[in-house]
Amino acid sequence: MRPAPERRRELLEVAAEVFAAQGYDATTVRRIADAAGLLAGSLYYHFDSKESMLDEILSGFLDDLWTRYDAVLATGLGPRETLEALVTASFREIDRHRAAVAIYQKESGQLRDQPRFGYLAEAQRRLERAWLRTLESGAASGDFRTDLDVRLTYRFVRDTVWVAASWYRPGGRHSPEETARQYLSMVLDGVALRDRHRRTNKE
Amino acid sequence: MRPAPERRRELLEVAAEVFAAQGYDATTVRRIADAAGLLAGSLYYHFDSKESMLDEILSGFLDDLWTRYDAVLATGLGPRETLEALVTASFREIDRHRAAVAIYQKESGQLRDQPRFGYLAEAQRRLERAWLRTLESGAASGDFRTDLDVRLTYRFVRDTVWVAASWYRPGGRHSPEETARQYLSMVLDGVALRDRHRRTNKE
Amino acid sequence: MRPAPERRRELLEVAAEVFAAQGYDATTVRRIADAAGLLAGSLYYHFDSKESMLDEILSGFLDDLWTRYDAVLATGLGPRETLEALVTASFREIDRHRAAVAIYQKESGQLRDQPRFGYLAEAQRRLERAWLRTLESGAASGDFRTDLDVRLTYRFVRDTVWVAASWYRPGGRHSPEETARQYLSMVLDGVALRDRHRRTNKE
Amino acid sequence: MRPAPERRRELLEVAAEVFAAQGYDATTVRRIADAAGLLAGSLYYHFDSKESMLDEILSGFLDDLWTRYDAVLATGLGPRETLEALVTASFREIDRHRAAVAIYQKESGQLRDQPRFGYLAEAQRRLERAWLRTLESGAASGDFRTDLDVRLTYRFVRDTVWVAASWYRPGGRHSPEETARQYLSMVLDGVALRDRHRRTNKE
DNA sequence: GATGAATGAGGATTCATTCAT
DNA sequence: TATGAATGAATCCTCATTCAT
Repeated sequence: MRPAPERRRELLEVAAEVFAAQGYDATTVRRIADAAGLLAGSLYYHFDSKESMLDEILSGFLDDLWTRYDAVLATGLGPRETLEALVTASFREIDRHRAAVAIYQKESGQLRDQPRFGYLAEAQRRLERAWLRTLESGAASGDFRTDLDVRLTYRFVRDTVWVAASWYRPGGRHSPEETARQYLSMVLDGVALRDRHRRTNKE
Repeated sequence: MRPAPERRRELLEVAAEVFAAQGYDATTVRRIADAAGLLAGSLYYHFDSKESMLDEILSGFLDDLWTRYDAVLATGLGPRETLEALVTASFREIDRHRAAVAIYQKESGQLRDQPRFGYLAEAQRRLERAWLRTLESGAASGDFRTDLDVRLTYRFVRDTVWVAASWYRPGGRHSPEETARQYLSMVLDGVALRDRHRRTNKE
Repeated sequence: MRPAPERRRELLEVAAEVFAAQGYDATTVRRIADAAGLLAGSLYYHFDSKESMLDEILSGFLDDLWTRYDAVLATGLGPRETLEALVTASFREIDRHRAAVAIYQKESGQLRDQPRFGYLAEAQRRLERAWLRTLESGAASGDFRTDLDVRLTYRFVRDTVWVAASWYRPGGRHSPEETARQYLSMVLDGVALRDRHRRTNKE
Repeated sequence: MRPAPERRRELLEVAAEVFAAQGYDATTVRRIADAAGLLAGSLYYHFDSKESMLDEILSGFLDDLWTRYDAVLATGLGPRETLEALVTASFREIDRHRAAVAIYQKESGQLRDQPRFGYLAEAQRRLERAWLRTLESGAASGDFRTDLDVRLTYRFVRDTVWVAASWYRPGGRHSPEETARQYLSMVLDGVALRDRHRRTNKE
């Protein structure tokens, strides 16, 4: 009794958009149904519950994300290149799954504790491990500064990237790659102009 | 209601903590009351509504924030020093009003549109103006890089700072000033180590 | 513990006014307290409950009314004079207890069934008996028409009088006696102009 | 909500009955639901709120009333015939909408001031205008007495008619037309018997 | 696949009332 | 006498969910 997976995908897209805009709790099933052009009760032909829609949206996003991240991490790039590749992958993900990312950002804190969403905590731990490893090996290799608290740096990079989902608009002025490039430039080199030397190089 | 604004403050602090932890919508009035040690109905002796508690929490935080920001902006510091002072002020604010800041971050997007919370949109505009001016004059003065989209830089700095409220713990390892210092170091100089070697690779 | 009966009377007057204006159910104890210039809880020093205020207002009015009615009925007037005297007494009562009368009109229907307000049903029965007796003996004596359903006539006269409480303003253009005179004139002689003969008599 | 306005009508009828019996404020939504045989929450599938049920009941009644009144007023009858027709129409309306009329009588005073029920005040003004015009032209034409305050007469007739809703029982001893006839007889000619004897006494 | 109608478990809010001070 | 703070029951309303058609 799960035919027409395209319909499900359509509906999930609508739901994700509404969840992202209004917040999960503040979103009523009826609003989703309105936006999708059917009645609230009819959604239950496609989904078990409001929660299962959320579940599907979030796990779909995380599956995609891990596919990309794992690909990057499997390549065996150096720390700096890894960081650049991960950030770029993240912005591509934001471009594809903007709504899901926004939901993840806003809700995962409260969701994490529910058994059903335990995979969110799990994902967070894996993400942290991957990033920390990258940053630490970068510090060891001389790619990254060593005078910074690695955990703080991790949070800095992480937040910097994901918060973008709250304002990024797919199809806007900058492509995900271009946005990634600018972000990386800030994260890696800072916003301050350092010295004549650097200026000269740039020009 | 003259002689006991302390009670209100106590209750608001409890409410802010719960709102921050569970999200405004997911928080029931009963949970706040439980946490404060009275019955749900009794809260209405002190406050008009759940919404008015939220209102008071947010506007109290913003008032405080503007007091600090205005003090900084009135000093007439140079762009870089202004940026440093604003960031430090922000972390101090996070230290004092952690819960309020977390709520602001999570909810202001949806709240902005309600007439009652119009001041949130207003505050955001004022903040953006203040930051943009600082960044632009820093670019003109040679303090900051000129090859970055100022708007992007603004968001980068803004998000970077405020998101900290979601993990910052007052009384933790780092004081707000110390946290600010590290953050500024990252924002201004980047996380990459600058040596001849890396530069060469880039070119 | 029932000192200062003047204070009670003051408060009851305020309460009656508010009950009459807003309806008993829609009136909150707090509104009465506001109007009287004290706090809601303080009313409970003077009265047992909101209901007991209502009780006191209504029974006070009915006691007064019966005093007047009994005086009229004891005089042994003829039916027409009795009717005139009762109507006049009623308008005097409206003049004195406007609020109480309005409350009585609006609420007694629902109150009647509660044991505490059983005296309202009782009073209604006594009133009906007194009026019916008067109307019937008037019909027998040739004072009143005999082609009308007495019960209908009773309701007609009764409603005609008491409904006035909803718009009558003490101290207005007409004195209670003047108002009574006009009402009586309508009730007894009708609003239609009958014939030349009558016209002549009047002039 | 297209295919089942009958359900709405059923429910409104039940609600009107309960409102009339208990008073609007004293009526709980649960009581209406009980009387209608469903759960309280289910009423909200059909109506926005308790208030909107009241609204629909009252405006439905007034629409009907104006249809009848306008038909009468458009006919161009003489003042006395107009008055008779209006009164008869009113009793027919009471027969059809007894509950609504009772509610209107009891609650419109407090409702009038709320913006949502502004049409009640409006209706009252229109009613007053229609009646006053009729009474005045009747006084001018010699149909009605000229020694009475027209406003008082208006109130007399109005109250006399509408208060009947509080005791009238559809399907009772008298048809609406019969009740109207008797009422008109009293209003127009009075309850006193006019003979030489009484007249002499008076003079 | 979808509708229309209902369920039932809350949730915010109101309010009469109490009571220590 | 009055206040300030609280209680607790009741009320209106919302909303995810169900199910016969």
